[in-house]
Parts: sequence; C-alpha cells; structure tokens
Amino acid sequence: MDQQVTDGRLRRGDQTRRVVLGRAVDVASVDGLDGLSIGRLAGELDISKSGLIAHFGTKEELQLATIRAARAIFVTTVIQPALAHPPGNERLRTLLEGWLAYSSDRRFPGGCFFARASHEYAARPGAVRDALAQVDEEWVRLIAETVAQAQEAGEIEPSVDPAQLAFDLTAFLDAANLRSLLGDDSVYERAYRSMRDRLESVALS
Amino acid sequence: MDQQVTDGRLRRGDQTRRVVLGRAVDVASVDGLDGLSIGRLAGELDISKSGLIAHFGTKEELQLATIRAARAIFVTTVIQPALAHPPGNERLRTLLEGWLAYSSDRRFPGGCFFARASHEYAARPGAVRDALAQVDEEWVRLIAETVAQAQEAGEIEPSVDPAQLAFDLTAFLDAANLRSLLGDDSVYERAYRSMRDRLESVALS
DNA sequence: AAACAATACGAACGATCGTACTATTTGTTT
DNA sequence: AAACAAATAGTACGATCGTTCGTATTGTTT
Repeated sequence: MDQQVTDGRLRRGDQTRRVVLGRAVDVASVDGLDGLSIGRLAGELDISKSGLIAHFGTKEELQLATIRAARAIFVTTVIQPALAHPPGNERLRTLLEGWLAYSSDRRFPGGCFFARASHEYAARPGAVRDALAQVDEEWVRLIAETVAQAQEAGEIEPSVDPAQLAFDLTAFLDAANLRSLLGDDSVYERAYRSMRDRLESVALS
Repeated sequence: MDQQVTDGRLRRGDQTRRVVLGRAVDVASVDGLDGLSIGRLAGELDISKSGLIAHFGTKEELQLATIRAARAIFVTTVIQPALAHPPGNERLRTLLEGWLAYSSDRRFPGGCFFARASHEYAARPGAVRDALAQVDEEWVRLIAETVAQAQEAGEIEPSVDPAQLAFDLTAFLDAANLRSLLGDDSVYERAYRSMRDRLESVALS
C-alpha cells in the first residue's frame, strides 16, 4: 500500500509504527482496546510514552490504527489465501476453514481480535465502534458474496438466501472462537461439522 | 435465597447492595467489567467510594457479585418463564425466543451481559473468567438437555446430537445479539428464521 | 559545515484508579 | 441511657492514566 520510502528518518518511523502496532494487536486481542494503555505498551517495547504516542496523536487514533493493522493481518491470514481458489464452493470452504485455523492457531493470543474488540465497543458509539462494525460487515458480506458466486456456479441451491447462509456460517465461527477460549476443547470440531452439514444441506452438485 | 432480614442495619446494607448491583450490571453490559470503576459507580449513585466498596471488599469481588446479579436477572427473564412450559420442543422454543427478546429488548442496555463480559475475560485467567465460563456452560447445557427431553418426547430425531444442536442454536443467538448492536436491524429476524429452520430440519412430529 | 526535518526522550501535568484507615452516623441490644 | 454493631462517609495514599511541552538525537539537504 505504502510506496517504498528511501528517507531513513521516515523509514525509522515506519519501523517503529510497525513494531508498536504488532504488539498492540496482540495486547488488544487479550485485554481489549481499552486495556491497550500507552504506558504499558511503551514499557513492554522499551520506548518512551511520548515517543510512542507521537506517532498516533491520541489514544483513539492508536486504537484505530490497531484495528487497521489487525484487519491487514486478517486479510493476509484468511482472505488472501482463499482468493487463490476459484470462486464458489471451494473458495467458500477455504475461507471458513481458514477462519477456524486463524482462531484455533491463535494468530492473535486472545483469539479473534475482532470478536474481542467488537463486543467491547458494540454498545459504545464513536469512531472505534464504527470502524469495527465496518470490518464485521465487510467480512459477512464477503461470505455472502462467495455464497452467491457458488450459486452462479450451480453448486448451491438458487433458492438459498446468501445473507441468511452467511449469517449461519459466521455464527458458527464466532461461537467456536469464544467457547474455545472459555475452555471447551471440542468446539472447533463442532463448528466444522455444523458448517459442513449446513453446506451439504444446500449443495447441488 | 436469603432469609428474611429483620435487622434494619442489615436491611439497609442489603438495599444498598441491591442498588449498586442493579446499576453495576447495566454499566458493565456497556463498558465491561473493567469499565465498572468504583469511583464512577459511587458518583452515579451519590454514595461514597469507601461506603460502596465496603460491601464487596475488592473490585474483583464486586465483579463476581455483578456476574451473580446478572445471572439472577437472566434466570428470571429467560429461564423461569420457559420452565412453566412442558419439557421438549415447546420449552425449547420458549427458551430461544425468550433469549432473543432478552437481547432485543435490551434487558441490559449493552445487549447480553454475558456476551459482553465473556469476550472481555475469555483470554484472561482468573476467578472472573471462571465464573463467566461456568454461566456460559450452564446455559448451553440447559439447551442441550432440553433438546434431549424433546427427543425423549419423540419430537426430535433421536439421531441428533443434543450438544451439536445446542451449539448451533446458541450460536445464532449470540450472532444476532452482536450484530444488532453493530447496527444490523434485520438480524433478529434472521436468527429466528435460522433457529426455526434448524429445528424443523430435525423435527419428528 | 550549516540549516533543516523527523524521530525519540524526559519530565511534568491533572485526573482517575483501587485500596486502606479513621471517624461518624444509624440502628439494635442490654 | 449505655454499650455495641453495622453501614456510611471522609481523607489520603501510591500507581497509572492520557496528554503536553521543551529538548536531544538521528538523518537529510543545501
């Protein structure tokens, strides 16, 4: 996204930003975007509070930057690999299985970053909530669109409402993520089975 | 649970506890069990910080008491009314529809208290997480047991795994709760439809 | 080498956090 | 009325919060 930077000063700043955000997403996935305190982050990274916040201005800007960083990781981990597969059922399954791996492999130590942060800010109006709501909506829409493509490919019954199926499938994923963190070890298998059964129930080919 | 208290001093204390916890569950449903600060709570209720915390000892004890208070509200709002119905499909539907109403009516201003709090503490070991995990497990188990009773009544196919069906159904509920808070107005209808379709797919009678 | 720009630091600000300690008030018991 | 018990209040503590300001460091440009 960013063009190659040759100025060593800007390069240094970008590197610091990267390190800070890399730590921020992990911290926030466990302790939330509120638990993401500037002093704590600076302490863990052995840099000064003032030097850290100078990159973002305010805490809210740091939170928004953290959301963008987490979104980029999610795209790289879950979405990009799936886009290598052809549209339709195969891509849909890759997306869903990729999500389960993203959660169960603990790409973020606190499980899905967005499940954690979205629940934290869902009932609190503001820029942070809006950003999280948009990411969530993008994700659900991607699943629905992929379902629609599978229909166009003749792999899923045309009578199925893509948004409805996407609601069900993403619900399974989120439930597995939460209950795994709460100590249920069987829940990823359950989610996989529910997902498979649900897809088989609407399969055509 | 508590026996009738005649001592006016203890009565006064119980009343204060009740007022504090009544406010605490609402605050925590929006701002989380961390956002539940003693100073804020005392300020909103016009009592002293020291007088408030004297009832609970520490903040963690206040959090645990808040979880117990929220659980009592949940039982009264969702579970008790359903227990008036006969075991089986009827009770199961009442539980699920009662939950959707509990969420959409905003019995807690931040939506489901436990969805909010569970995600907040899911990845943070301690007494608070354990208490939340237990409430969640109780709830899912109740749904699974009610499914099993519906099987015994010949209303649901005996081949169905009650825990698997309970996983699906509770997943729909939680997804509706979150996405409603994030601004999706159609999501309770979607959850209702998914729930109904899922139950019809395993119905016997 | 001098001027400039971006980054990073250190110190301090007022505010709020959870908690502890000491009165004071309110109600009961003798 | 006196002694006691429970609830409530007032004050202060050290720690941490987000933010601001002035200064030093690092790198580039002239």
